[in-house]
Amino acid sequence: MFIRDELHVMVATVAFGMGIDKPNVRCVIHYGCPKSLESYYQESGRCGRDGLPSICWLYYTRSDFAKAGFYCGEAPTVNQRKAIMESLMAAQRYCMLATCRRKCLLEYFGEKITFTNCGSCDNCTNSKQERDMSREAFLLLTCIQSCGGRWGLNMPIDILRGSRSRKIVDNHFDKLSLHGIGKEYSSNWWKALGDQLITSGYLKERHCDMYRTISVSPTGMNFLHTSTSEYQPSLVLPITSEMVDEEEHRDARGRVDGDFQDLASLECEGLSEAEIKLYHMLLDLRMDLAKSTGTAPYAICGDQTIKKIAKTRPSTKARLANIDGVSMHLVTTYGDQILQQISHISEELNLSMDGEATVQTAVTKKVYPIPNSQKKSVPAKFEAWKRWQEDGLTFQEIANFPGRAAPLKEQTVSEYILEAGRQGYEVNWSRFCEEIGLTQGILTEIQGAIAKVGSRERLKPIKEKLPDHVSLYS
Amino acid sequence: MFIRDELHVMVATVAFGMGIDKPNVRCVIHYGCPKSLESYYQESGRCGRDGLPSICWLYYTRSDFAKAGFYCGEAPTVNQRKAIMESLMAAQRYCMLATCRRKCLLEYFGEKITFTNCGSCDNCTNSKQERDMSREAFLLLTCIQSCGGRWGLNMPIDILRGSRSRKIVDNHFDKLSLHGIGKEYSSNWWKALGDQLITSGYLKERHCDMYRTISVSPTGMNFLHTSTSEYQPSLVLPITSEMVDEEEHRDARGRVDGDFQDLASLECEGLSEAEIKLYHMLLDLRMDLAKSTGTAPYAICGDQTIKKIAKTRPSTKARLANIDGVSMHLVTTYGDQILQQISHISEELNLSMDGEATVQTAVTKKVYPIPNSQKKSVPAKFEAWKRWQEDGLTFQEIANFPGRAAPLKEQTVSEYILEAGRQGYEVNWSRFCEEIGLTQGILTEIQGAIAKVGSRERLKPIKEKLPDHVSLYS
DNA sequence: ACCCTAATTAGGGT
DNA sequence: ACCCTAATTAGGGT
Repeated sequence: MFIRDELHVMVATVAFGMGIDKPNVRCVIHYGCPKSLESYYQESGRCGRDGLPSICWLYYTRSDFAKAGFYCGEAPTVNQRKAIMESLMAAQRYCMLATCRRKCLLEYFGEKITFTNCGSCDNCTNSKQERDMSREAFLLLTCIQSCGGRWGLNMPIDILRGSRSRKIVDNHFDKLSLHGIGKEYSSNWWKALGDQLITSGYLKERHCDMYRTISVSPTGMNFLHTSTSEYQPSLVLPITSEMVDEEEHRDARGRVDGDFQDLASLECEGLSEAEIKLYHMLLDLRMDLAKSTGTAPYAICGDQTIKKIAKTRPSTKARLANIDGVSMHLVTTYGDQILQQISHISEELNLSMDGEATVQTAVTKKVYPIPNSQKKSVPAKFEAWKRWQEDGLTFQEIANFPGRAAPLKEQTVSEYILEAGRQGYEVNWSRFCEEIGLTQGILTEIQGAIAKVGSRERLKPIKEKLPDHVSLYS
Repeated sequence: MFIRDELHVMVATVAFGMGIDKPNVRCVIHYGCPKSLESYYQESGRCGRDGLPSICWLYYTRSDFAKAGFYCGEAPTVNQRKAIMESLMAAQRYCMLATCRRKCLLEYFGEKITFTNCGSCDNCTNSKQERDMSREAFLLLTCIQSCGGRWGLNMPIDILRGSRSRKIVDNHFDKLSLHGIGKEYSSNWWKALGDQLITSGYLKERHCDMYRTISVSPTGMNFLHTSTSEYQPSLVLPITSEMVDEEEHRDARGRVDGDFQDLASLECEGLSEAEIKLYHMLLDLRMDLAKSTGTAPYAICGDQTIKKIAKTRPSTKARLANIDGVSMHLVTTYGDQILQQISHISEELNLSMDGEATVQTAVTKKVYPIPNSQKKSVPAKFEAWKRWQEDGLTFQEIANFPGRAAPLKEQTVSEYILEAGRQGYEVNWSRFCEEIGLTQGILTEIQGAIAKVGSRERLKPIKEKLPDHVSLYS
């Protein structure tokens, strides 16, 4: 019936689907990590035989991978088990792949491929972002080394996240200086990083029986040897969708504190008496600015933002722009006047400038006195910033600047500049806006995007479509 | 700037957004449960003042609700606290509302409303499904009664789900006959049901300090008095999106067992020797049928399905159709021949008919010997089935049949028939297909839907778009 | 006595 | 020694 086009959807186990040869299949869906790339290739190859556009989905979970050990146990000989394991690992790597899928698949089957982008698989289409993860990689590699290299990924990750579970305490791993240093990422985030480090050869996994142990590879050791806790050579890795999910999830969790805010008094939020005075002066300034430009005060910026400004007391535009809720617009239009007022009043009230922007309310956050947590710009970033701000190069020119193994993405360059700016380096913001193409037209698009997103999808997709510096409050 | 249309998106805390009066705001997003319907009405009323189509999103989490107690503690007098709590509860109810939002809001502000559907809010647009939850409600209400009525929702739910946490063991609640009887639903599913029972007046919540206790209301007691563990009067409730999420989540979790299936041998899957014989006979039959009709064997139905048929050995078309993976098509086209073969071979092999369709592999599932777990059709269902199958009424006629407090939804009626069929009642399937409008055209649409769904959304949306009787395998 | 989330432990696959 | 998920406990809000 399916072959005769009398049925339009066919749902089948892999086992009996073999041998279908229908030219006009438009879509194949795999639910679960395949057992080998051979089978995957054969099965997904069933769609689009007529040459028309077709699509192939592959859904998988981490738990799909965990069954590898068992699956191997079934085979009678050692060599068979090895072969099965290799097939499974290839399929796993394919699932987690961040580069062109077509290239990966064809190369797996021995074809010589010259392109790097097929232009139509998900990884080519979505143009995955990347970021310098040298610090995070350094922490994970160091931690794996520190606990002897005979554990899986979970143990070092739990250590980094500061767990005090029995296993960790029994092994005295809670005494390591690394213990708790990686709290800011979830364990799934670290797992995703671990996977990327395996893929890129910094980590090595060893399977015996159903157990997997992880150790630092020679490449990884080399990275560690050229690193100190203060400085690591840049290590740019793709940001996988798992990492994105985890990071956004964290944002969502952070929100709750801000709720019901209007009930709490200013003292409760940790503003000192002097800071409250400054806050009210800034409210007055906002009012004046609003009057003189004929806009509403709350259109200049929110009370929350002014509170944060009063707490931080930035001395430069870059530091001002770094504050949550401060828009580029605010900085360029009123920046000078605001900064002047801050320095003036701070002097009067004997308040120091450029304080830590403490995170919301009066919650005292434990700060771990570990070197390198307030990391300076790594060379790659600094270089990019220097070339852009001082030498006047474009993002594109910097991205393709000779002397790098692989060219950077332009987006990565622009993020470097942004981060440099956040860290207090001088940045020509109007040139920056121009170069990232932040125009009225784009803002309109964002509005459209918001209207289009469906209710069941919650906020994540909206945040994805908004530029980084826009935050959503209650 | 926002007012002058120089900014297109404005993000603000509730506190300082008051008083904006811009006619052409197209979209307002609330992130978090509002603190009162008054403020919500005012804030959401800021969009669409020019009368053009506008949209208002409201995002909330359960944890938004939990802060109510604290929020109240802040107010100085008892009456103020009462007032605040009432406002909060109204806003909570609005969040969880399953009926028309416009009606709810306008009635809250004292307007007399005659319509039941505004036709444009989410609840009116999505036409929420409903289902008879009498058994589940009976269990929850009984459990709340059994543990004395001075707890919150979590305690009775943990009891139903069979938890052996300290609190439960200390109170000897693990000795209750209800303990563990509600395992098949997640705790969030039960919480959603609890919320619905509060809304519909079967449960009563009492707040003192920051604690909330739940007890059975007079309406609820009445329901219990007219019920036995064998029989409860029908109680149709909306299926909230939280319930849907939970039920689908459960499906996803159930999947894993089926993976790597082709490795496991048939014995491992719990087929007896005789059943394996029957299985092979049915494979032969499938081959014969395929040859005689010129189709491929695997196009008739999958091996997995045949295994299930061999295990269950249905005696009627309804029971056959009830088996996972058996399509309407299969039943109507080959049903007679298959049933004949089953009864013939079963007799030969001395196999009983109409067995339990045990759930996958050899895992022995603990079965709780509690009455009513294999519930018979409740009157509402039976009546609907009788009117449809024997009296020949249409879904619509049955839905609006006089004598009910509120008319049923047609979909509910069709689900009753379907369930009756699953339980072995005779159902005229071709008339059924016709009346639910299951045509080739719809199948085409389903295919389209699959192609359109985005990769990040995983399987849920696909399943939403597929009819109930289609399942996805690995 | 509430609730929710995140951390920890238990259990099962294998 | 692995891993993952679900159950339980701890902690914090309040």
